[in-house]
Amino acid sequence: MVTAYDVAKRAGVSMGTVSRYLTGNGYVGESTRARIASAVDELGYIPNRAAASLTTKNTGLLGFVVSDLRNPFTAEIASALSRNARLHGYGLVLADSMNDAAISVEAVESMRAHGVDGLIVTPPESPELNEALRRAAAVTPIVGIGLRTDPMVTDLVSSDTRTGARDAVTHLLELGHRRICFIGSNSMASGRYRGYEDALTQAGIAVNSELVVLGDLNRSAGYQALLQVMTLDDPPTAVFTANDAVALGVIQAAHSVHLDVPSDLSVVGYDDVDLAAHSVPPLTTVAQPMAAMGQAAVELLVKRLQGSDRDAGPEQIVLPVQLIVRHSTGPAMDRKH
Amino acid sequence: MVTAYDVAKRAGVSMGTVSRYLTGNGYVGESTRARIASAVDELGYIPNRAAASLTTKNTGLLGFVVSDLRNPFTAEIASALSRNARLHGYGLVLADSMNDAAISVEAVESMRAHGVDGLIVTPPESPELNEALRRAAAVTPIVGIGLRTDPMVTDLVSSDTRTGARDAVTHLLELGHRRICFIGSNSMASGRYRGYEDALTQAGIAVNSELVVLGDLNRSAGYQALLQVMTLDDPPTAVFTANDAVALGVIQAAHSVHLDVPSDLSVVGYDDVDLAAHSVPPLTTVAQPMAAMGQAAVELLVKRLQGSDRDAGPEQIVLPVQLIVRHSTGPAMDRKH
DNA sequence: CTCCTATGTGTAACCGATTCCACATGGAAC
DNA sequence: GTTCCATGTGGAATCGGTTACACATAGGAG
Repeated sequence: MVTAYDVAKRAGVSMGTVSRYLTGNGYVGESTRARIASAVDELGYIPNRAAASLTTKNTGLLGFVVSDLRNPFTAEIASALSRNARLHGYGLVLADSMNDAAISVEAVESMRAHGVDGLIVTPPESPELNEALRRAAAVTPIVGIGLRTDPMVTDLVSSDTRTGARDAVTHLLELGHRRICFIGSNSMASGRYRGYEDALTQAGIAVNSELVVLGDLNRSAGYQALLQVMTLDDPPTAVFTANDAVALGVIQAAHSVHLDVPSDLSVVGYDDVDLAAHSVPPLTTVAQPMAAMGQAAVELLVKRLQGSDRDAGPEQIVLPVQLIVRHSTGPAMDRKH
Repeated sequence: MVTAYDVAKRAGVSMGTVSRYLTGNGYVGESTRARIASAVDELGYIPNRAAASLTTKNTGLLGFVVSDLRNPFTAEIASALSRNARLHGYGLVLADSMNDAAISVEAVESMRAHGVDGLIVTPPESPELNEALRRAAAVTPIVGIGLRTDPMVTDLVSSDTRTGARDAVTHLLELGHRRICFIGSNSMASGRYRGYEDALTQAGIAVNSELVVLGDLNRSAGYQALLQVMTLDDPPTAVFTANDAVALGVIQAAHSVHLDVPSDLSVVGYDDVDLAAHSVPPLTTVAQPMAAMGQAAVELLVKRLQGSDRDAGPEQIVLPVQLIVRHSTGPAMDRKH
């Protein structure tokens, strides 16, 4: 293992000088600089950041606790984080919590032990995790991505879900749909539900609770939900779902009862997962700016770490989403015949 | 920042004792142990691993340089790595090279600086990267996943591609297909091509070079390739592709010329990406054991780090793959009418 | 009743860097 | 010709742990 001492000896200078050369703090003469430089690459010296962190108090690592890496959505964010961390000279420590609160807590603690300079989190919210984050926040800035974190820890990056949902439903309204079903998660407080409400209200349509189905957000939940609403006397002509998995389940269910999408039923998803573009028919959905979110998270963190505003108040960045119209939506058909 | 010294003071013992308590090396009396334990959690003490690494020479971090995290295949491996690293008490440092050799090299160097105890890599092979890995290998064990690395650095985890390909083609043969097309990457040395060859040879069929199309491995390449082979006098009745993207392109092309899959043409992919299960028709494909590969990689690394066989020769683990029969394959039709 | 070993604890050196302080030099300012 | 400041360098303390070593104490073997 080559150390700064070896470099110093070879260059015929003191360790102090080598360190000044490496960090760029303090003066180093021209010729000395050259001698150190050649010593460094003759020896293949790589500075030990752990040792450096002892005095500088920063490791050059950012931590990322992610809810589920197998979700393409989070994988894309992770990719963007890795890229942007690198661009700012940071490494990325990653932990996949697999939607388990206990693992998230363990991960946050582990990252603290490793001395990450900042933390980025997207995991499921839970009291224990919030507690762990609060403790961590005392020593390190934390950026949440897409969390609704009530006791907001530090900064927050999210996308404008509510507007995205509103746009999606407005798109359906513009196609002439009036009976529009919402299939979503349990929280009526979610941006997706609120956007649905907004659009209907704006169009002067009252929310019909028969057409709102809340539950899990997966394929089979979507499948079940659609079959259920189709038994109504006056079934919906369009469905807006809280995510693409649900939407795909809806389409599958529609086919199973011989409804054509989009001529009999229009469907809009949310997230624009990879699958969405390749489903049959290709899914109209709302895309979140994942790369931009990853970038914003890193930049927020770096600003706190290097900028003067270490103690500025919590910041929230809300990025715009984009409605992507494919072929799962079409004009409302007239059912009155 | 709470240090071991604070804990020692509070528990009324020396730092040496605290350290022995934390590491479990050496004797600590029963009552002392208890006093330290309560001091630790009253103060919320978290040991600084960077400091510890200075003397112990290990950081408890594993590095993972990945070719492209947005690829579900690698995301799944990353997830498995994170999980298994955690189970063994390690953290995971991740870098997405985005298939860029220069970034890979930078990542390897960065990880060395951060003192990772072991390295796992899946990135594109390149001379510069191999050189960087060789340098890193001097201080840290390296496990490659799915690489064909000629100058093999340390250990290797891969899946039995050749057998998987053979099984896939054998499946087609058993359905009665005789003219089977292979669409793959440029390397005829690839396991996928060799497995194709194996199966045909075993069935006593000579490889027909007209039916072998080499090129890029993406959707549009598959699309083009199929249109090309269908212009032959005696076109194939089945296609085996080197990955699912190509297979989906093939199916799309088949539809575009009004061929039904599987009744007119059988198609087998490779990788079992998420999309494969949901294409129309659902794709018969070969699944790699990604979670198992991640697990094997970590275990290989941990064995070298903690086991006695630090300097054992390079090890190769080849995991079995699985043919997943869905609905894109069916009996060969008789074209002789 | 010694002697030895197992158990338990404190002291201090050390890991690999950073940084403060002291000390040198040289030219510019007066 | 001093004084001063900018430039350049070495030495030593320091960060937060780990561990080798020295030193106790106690119980069991002889």
